[in-house]
Amino acid sequence: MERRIRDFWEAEGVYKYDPDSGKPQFSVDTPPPYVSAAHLHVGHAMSYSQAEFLVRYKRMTGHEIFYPMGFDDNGLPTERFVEQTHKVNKKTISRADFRALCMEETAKGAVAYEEMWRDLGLSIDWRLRYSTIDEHCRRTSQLSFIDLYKKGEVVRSDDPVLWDTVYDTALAQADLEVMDRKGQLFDIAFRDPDGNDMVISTTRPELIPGCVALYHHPDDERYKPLAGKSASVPIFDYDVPLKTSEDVDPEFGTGLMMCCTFGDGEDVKKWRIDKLDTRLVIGRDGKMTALAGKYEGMDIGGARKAIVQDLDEAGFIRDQRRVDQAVSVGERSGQPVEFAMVPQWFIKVLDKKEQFLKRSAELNWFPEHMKIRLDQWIEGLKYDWNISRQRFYGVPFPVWYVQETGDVILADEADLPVDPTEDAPPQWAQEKYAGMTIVGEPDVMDTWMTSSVSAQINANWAGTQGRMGCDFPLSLRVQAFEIIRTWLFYSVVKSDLHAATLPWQQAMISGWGLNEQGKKISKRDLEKFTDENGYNRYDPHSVIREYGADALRYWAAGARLGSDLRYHEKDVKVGRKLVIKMWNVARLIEMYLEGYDRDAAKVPLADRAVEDRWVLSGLDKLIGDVTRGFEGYDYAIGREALDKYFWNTLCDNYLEIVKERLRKPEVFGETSQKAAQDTLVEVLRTVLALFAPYVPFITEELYQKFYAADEGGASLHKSSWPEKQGREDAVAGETMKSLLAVIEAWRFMRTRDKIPFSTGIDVLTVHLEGEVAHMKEAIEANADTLKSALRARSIKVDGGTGTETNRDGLTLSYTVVEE
RNA sequence: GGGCGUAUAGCUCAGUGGUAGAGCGCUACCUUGACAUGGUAGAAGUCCGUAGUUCGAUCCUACGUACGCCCA
Repeated sequence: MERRIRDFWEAEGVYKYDPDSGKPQFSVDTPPPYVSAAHLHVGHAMSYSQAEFLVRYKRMTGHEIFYPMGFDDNGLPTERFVEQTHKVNKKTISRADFRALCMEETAKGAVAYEEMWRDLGLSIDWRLRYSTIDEHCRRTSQLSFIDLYKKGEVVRSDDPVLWDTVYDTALAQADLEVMDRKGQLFDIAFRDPDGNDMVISTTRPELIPGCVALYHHPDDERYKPLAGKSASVPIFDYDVPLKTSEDVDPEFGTGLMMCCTFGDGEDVKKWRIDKLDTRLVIGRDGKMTALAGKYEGMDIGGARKAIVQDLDEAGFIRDQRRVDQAVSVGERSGQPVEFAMVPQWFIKVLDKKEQFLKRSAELNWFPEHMKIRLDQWIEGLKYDWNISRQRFYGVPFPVWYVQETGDVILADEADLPVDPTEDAPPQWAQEKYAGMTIVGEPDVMDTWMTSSVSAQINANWAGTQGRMGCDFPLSLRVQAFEIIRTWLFYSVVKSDLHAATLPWQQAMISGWGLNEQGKKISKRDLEKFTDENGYNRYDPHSVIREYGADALRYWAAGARLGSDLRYHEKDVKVGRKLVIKMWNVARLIEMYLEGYDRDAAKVPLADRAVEDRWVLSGLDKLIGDVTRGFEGYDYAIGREALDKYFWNTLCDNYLEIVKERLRKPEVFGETSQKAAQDTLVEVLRTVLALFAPYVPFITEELYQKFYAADEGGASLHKSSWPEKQGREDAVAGETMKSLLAVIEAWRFMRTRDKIPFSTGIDVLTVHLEGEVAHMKEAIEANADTLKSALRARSIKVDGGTGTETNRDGLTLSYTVVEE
């Protein structure tokens, strides 16, 4: 069924973006997932579904939808995937071959992804698809660089940069993660000029040969007498100055701090402020440099051990103890980062914290509390954004250097995209620097350089020929919370610098789908739990094959926006149950619609039975609830309200009550039958529309079956969102409360007395006294409702108490129809 | 150490300043002319703890505890 509906949508072009429709535009900046579809799990299906509920809602509320899909194909994850899959690394393979392999895996991944999203029923216009490595994105990305260069916001500098020794590349602050671990803290003695101990505490004794200064707090009386003096570095025997800094905590250890180039961001700061010496003792490869003397060539761990041993033997170690430490590691390599000094391109962000915070405040956050994550990230920024990566697969910098002069040559915008390692510089530059050596920049840009302009890519800011673009800024950004500091932050930076605006009006932040243990679903889960038939409960393809995309989507709608949701296969089964139930409800209605004339005038509301008015009243309220939910970017509210209405109000009660009316016009009258039919037709139509964003397949199927021909509408998903019809009816609600109490009492007794469903009641007497006396009028005035609901021939109301007592204080007595 | 979030039935989660909710699971019954991938009924909770505000707190406030995430 889903396959057929999917083909139908595609044949009809239901989700195609039409720039000329004249409708208000709703554009979505969706997260580009990266390569290798092998890691795809139901958590991904969840977050993409959640965004898509909104898209479908917006489409039905009359918006022209711009819903693209991107693929994040450049960057370290892709490279690493290729390195692992093909057992190569960038040192053993040529740049061109490596890029070719990346492109190949990228293409494979994209096919798998696209198939996945189509299966899931995402209403994407696939013509708007982009890949972050394609020509349009390279052009946009390079244009972004050139624009920022011209504005003076991107600069080349050889400041210390965060360095990943495993992947041999620079990193940005956002590429770091914190790893908590146990470390060894050593108290190590330096010597003042008089030969007295000056003890510092460090977890990194291997950096001692890189020590360039000792620091203490300016008010620390212990060290004031030593001001301006120097200290001697143990084993390495050279002198470093003694300096002061407000940042030193006098309470920590001895109040003396060693500053090396470079142990951490603090060292970098002091190095810059106090113009300290530079002694890089750890190389880009993670090995000790010549400055480390006899330790040269050792890896960090080995050098630490050797240096500690030598310090100990020479009597410089005063104490050592285990401590908890937080180490910055590369997000991809998981290894502690070091520092290196290599000329890199930086985007200046540190001087703009205030203006980014202002942008954060301008953005509409859903849920609201996600804003603080961005604010805190901005406040904690320590480095400008290094956008250079010493990798192969990425967007090249549109830049050449003149060796003789050091001049920077920028590509002409008309030539973009360029690859300076292959393409010649612009003609004017060749003429100007004739006879000199011009070298293309070999580094590639940080992958976020491209991802951060996804809004501009979608809006076709670069003006690529033949590409459709939406308005800028876009309406909505959708993403998970863990990339607020990267994707969201960098996007805000880019739009602020390029256009002095936000990239979108709203940001909707989703949570994660977790496994049963509440942990992130891992690749291991995907491998470990695959059975002999290839079925895996975490694999979206498996789940969709087994239960259908609607069922999986239904599960995804169970999490409040922004919260994580544990995945249990049984919850998908509940979704499957709903789909089947809808199918059966439709079948039932179809059955009772035999001979129904859709064009005939509807029975006026006032002439319909109380249950008709009640179910329509509930429908109006439901429309309000679901709509309110979506307006607040919360789909979970709507699903819950729909569930309740559909199962409880419609299936359990209304349908059960009206069956007899529909079946026996000779008893209840033809108007009564027609009224029930009118009501059912409308209720089903509205319920289908309200459920459409969540379970698009089954709702479309039923719409096509029952309504499409009549309405001349192509697709339910292009039809309009239901609006309240002013049918809310408190009186009917009150009356139905009484009637339902009788019905429930009867169900209770029927179960207790083991009366088969098929057995009708001859006479049912409701005994009313005390608190329930007020029900008399409701019951007498709506006897037909009860007759139909209970299959009773007659209903009587009596005072006193019957013999049969229900817990609600309502008492019934009855005689059954003898067969 | 700082911040954010979460804590409600066996499980996954809604919710409300006034008697506590759903689905799943469990128990019993029912093969009824939509549905056994079903239906009906039932059992099941110290709403994390303590103190405060209030006529009344699961909800508001403060403090604490546990867990998750982010940042040092």
